[in-house]
Amino acid sequence: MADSVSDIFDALAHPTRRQILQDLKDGELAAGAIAARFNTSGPTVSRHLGVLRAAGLVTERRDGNRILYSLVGERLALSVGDFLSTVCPEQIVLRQVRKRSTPSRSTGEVTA
Amino acid sequence: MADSVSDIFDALAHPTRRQILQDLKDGELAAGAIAARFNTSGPTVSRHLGVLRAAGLVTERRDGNRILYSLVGERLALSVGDFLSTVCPEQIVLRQVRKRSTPSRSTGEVTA
DNA sequence: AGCAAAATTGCTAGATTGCGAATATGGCAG
DNA sequence: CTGCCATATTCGCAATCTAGCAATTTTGCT
Repeated sequence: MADSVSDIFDALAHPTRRQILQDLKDGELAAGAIAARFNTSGPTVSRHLGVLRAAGLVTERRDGNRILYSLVGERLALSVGDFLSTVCPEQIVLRQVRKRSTPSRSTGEVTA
Repeated sequence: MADSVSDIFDALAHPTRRQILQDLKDGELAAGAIAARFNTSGPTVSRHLGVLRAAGLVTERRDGNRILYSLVGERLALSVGDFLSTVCPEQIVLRQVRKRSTPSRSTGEVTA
């Protein structure tokens, strides 16, 4: 694994891959079910899933003949949120699991 | 401007462009000063700045002979934070952002 | 074996990145 | 005002990468 941050931002660069992550938000989905949501071919979606898996943003699980993919929201929030916190710390706040070090009780008003 | 979200994530896909955004965190910088921080050539950095400008992540301002770039942190936090809030709303929280309209979980953004 | 689901393997078209050379724009001596 | 340097952006080209599909292979079930 060269640079995990680059892998993650590279994975997020494609609209199809971002849509896949959004589709996985509500629960795991089979590769075929994911591919059926796009008009791209199966192998193309499979490669997108491979990119997401290499970035650690999704995990796979076999269920009989299918492979179910599920989102790894923690990794996404940690990496991207870390970048956002560095570049524009005034506008973003991470809520959970910043490793188990400082809980960082911020007093900012939560508008979302 | 085709799709602003795609432009932004596409701009964030390159390590040099992410580093430029981080360097602009503390204030505006001239194009030459930015280029001096990398071992890439001037024209290449200029193109990266063009990508960032097209995405609306930086603004330029002439100061005599130089062009000073500054970060548009609000746009970055709004777009990326919006995506994070959609995919993993449990782990991220946006602060003091005024979103113009809720994007409302759409199945759009399928176009390649 | 036979079938279905998913991944992998070539392969081509298009986009991105990088550099050097050439082209604007601004400032300043002579 | 002309010439000239400094700064920064375009232009042209080569190398690299990515996205897409068709065809093939692997995997698992019946």
